Amino acid sequence: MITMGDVARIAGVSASTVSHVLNGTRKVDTVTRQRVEAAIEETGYRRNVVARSLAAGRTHTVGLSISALTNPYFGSLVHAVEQALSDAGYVLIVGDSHDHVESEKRVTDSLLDRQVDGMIVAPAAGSERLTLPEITRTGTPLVLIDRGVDIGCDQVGPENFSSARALTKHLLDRGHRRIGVVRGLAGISSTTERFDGYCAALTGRGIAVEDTLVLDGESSTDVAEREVHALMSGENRPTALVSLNNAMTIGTLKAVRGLGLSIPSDVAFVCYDDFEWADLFEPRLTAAAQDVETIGTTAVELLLRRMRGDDGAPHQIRVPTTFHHRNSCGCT
Amino acid sequence: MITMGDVARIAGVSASTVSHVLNGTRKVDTVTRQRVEAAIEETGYRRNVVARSLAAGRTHTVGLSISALTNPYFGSLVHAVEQALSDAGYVLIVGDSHDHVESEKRVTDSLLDRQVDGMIVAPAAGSERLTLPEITRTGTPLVLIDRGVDIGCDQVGPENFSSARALTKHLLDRGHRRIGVVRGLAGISSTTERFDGYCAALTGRGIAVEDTLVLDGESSTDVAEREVHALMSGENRPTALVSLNNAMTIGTLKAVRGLGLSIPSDVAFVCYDDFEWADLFEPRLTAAAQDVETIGTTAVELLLRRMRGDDGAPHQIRVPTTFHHRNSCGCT
DNA sequence: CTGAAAGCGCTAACAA
DNA sequence: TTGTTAGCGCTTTCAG
Repeated sequence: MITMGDVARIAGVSASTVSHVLNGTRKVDTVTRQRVEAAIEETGYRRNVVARSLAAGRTHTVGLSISALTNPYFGSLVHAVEQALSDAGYVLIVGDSHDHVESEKRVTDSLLDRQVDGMIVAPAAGSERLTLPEITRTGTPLVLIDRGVDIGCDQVGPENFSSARALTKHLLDRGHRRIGVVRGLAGISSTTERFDGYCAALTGRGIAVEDTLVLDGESSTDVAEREVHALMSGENRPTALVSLNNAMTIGTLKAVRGLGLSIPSDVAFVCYDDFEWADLFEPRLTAAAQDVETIGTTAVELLLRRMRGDDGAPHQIRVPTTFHHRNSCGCT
Repeated sequence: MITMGDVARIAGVSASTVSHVLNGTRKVDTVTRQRVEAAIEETGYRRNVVARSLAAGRTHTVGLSISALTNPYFGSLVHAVEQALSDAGYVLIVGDSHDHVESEKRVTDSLLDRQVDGMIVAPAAGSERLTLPEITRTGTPLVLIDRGVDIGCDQVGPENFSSARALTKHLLDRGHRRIGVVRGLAGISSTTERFDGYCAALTGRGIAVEDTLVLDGESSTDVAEREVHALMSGENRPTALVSLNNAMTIGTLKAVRGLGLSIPSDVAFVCYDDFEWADLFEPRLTAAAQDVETIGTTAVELLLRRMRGDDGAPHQIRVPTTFHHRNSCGCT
């Protein structure tokens, strides 16, 4: 391996000068610089970022713990984050927590061990007692993404409550009174907030929330499919359904299709989360779409600010969703 | 920051002993070990992987350069790779090349600077003259993924030629003679091979490949949509279409829908690449599905082998696709 | 079974 | 404008 020392020797300067031309950290005479550059060119020297990180005390690296890389939603998130970071000269290390605290702990520990300069976490349920305290303890700048947690740190996520309420209201406006709901994974804020939005819409019209109409799809499309299947094949089924995240939507649609029911004539449907290819689904889904791009870039902005030393009060940012009015709700 | 020295002092041993209990690299008396473990516990010590990497000469890190993180196909690939690596004790650093060599060069340079122990690359067009040689020069183990390049190194990708041929044949078997094709990005092997498969099917039946029926969607669904729109709204349009990757499929379907045509009655359709939610599309697509999981894990296997020092002849692995016979082709 | 000591390749005072 | 030097925190011979 060619080191800075080699380059220095060939250029007839000190290692420190080579370092400075490489980093532009102090003025170097044009001639000397050219000699150094020539030597670099000649040897094909590459800086060793590991050594650099150790000496400088920062790695220019940011860790991201995400809960499900296979979910296209998170795919876009990773992309947005990666983009914003690389623009700022950082690289991204990703880990998948599979929405499981133990797994998340492994991921974040490994990230911490690698001396990441900052960390973005989409917390799993239970995160606040196992992994987040440890991150805070090390003093690593942290921003939470997607889901909130009751802890004093920067957070950015989608607007949940009023978006879910708006979806539900839309169904009410169309005359539906028995509206089923399919919730996502229990124990995370987005599930709770969206469900609260659903409840608020109902009670706002003087309709009680009926337990039998509340389904838990956990995080799995399969579970959602089973639950919806059961509900929709029973007596006295609802005339409309609202799904609270994209995985639940898939499960719901499969169940409905499996029963030979059609949307919206047999049952109206609206959902939280949009799909890139929503236009190709049949029926076209009325949905509240998250602005994943903005969520990702905002998270990075907040993080960079902290990494630069800002220690003001934590920000909690909610990115609004967009209502896509298509026809699964029964409107034409 | 608490260092190994601190732990050593508290435990009343040398740093070297602490290192050995941490890594299990030599026998340590039970009592001493316990003292060390107590000190670690007490101080909340975390190993510094950066220092460790510098001293040991390896980072336990693998780089992945991917062409489009937003494409769900690559999302699953990243997931499979991350999983396999983390099982083997490595962490993944991802970079997005946006299917552009210059961008790819930046990504891989940064990965190389960070001393990754190995690298997985989904090469962009032009990779073989700009970025791959540099990787090879540094001696970093490399495996190519998704697309092949004419260079002597490990590669793993989907089967392209005969899968595309089979799709096209299926259309021919149903009596179609004028079959349009929508190609992906020019200059990458998967595009070429799949197109060759299409041609082989036609010429195998004595049908000439007609230029006007060959569309280039580049990498963009928008371009694909425009091209298909033009073709299908012209005179003498084909009776069937084959799309050669998922982005092209989206574009094609949008164009067809936009024209008010229906599949398969107005035009039959088959595609390379499946969608996770293919069942919810209307019509349900007849497709050749890649086994992304296997591609990812195989790539990691090959890489780990190289990283362990194997320097046998390069492997070129083709993972077969699965033919999903649904009804966009016109079969019931 | 354990410790001392020499680096890994680089950065950043401090001097000159 | 440049060089010298002392680390960064760890691994790993080599002795004991």
